[in-house]
Amino acid sequence: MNSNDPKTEFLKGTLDMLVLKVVALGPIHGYAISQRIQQISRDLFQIQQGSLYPALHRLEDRGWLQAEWRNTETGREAKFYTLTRKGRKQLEAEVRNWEQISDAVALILRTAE
Amino acid sequence: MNSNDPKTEFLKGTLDMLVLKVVALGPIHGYAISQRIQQISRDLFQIQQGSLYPALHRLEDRGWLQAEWRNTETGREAKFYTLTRKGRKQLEAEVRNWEQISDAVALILRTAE
DNA sequence: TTGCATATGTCGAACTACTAGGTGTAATAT
DNA sequence: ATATTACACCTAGTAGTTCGACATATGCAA
Repeated sequence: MNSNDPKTEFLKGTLDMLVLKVVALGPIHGYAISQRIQQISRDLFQIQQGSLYPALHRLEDRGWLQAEWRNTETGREAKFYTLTRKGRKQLEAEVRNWEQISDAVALILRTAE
Repeated sequence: MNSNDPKTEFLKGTLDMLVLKVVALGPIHGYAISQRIQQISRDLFQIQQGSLYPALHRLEDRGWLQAEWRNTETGREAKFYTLTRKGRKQLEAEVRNWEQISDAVALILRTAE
């Protein structure tokens, strides 16, 4: 997320959910996570490395992700992340939350008077 | 927004937009803004005073809100805020942003594989 | 051999929201 | 009469997140 880009001002707090969601699609390494998020979001979200890696360590510390060094298809070493059971529950909770929140925001934005 | 409440984890960055939106409905003082947000959001958002007043000063410093001391209906002194022209533009920009962001988040959350 | 894409990481700065405290007035309950 | 609650404003310090900038190292293509 590029701070020069006003489009990312709202992302605070959603990064963890997005990362958990992408990891939930299957084991994946950090660098690929940011590419995947960028791709799916049609270039709207560009996760900076200074945000990504701290986030991954945070999620691992909380027991939501599990890391393992493996080789990529191109023969490089990379840290592959998988979702733990706790991580899956956390993701579900965050998604429910997001939906409530975005509904409530929509309510306020639609208020006319 | 109560930090103990996981429901508010996503709110970072949206407070300013919500405040601008509520002020856009008509001149209103700070205390009433938080009540209004709580009411419209059906108690989901509860803005703490330690978040509200710094936010109002921030928005005023940026020229998006204008403050004026007036009396409330009950005869008390209160600081009424109105949206400036800059503030209206800012609100429009933030709403467009929010919509893009929430669409992109929805895209990612709906990704199955 | 120079540079780019891949891949991981840290550090310090900036910003935001919260808790916890504070002031003072008016209305209501005891 | 007095205590408490609701109204209405405010700040200081703290914790957490994200960012830009930087650092490292490998593989591949021009």
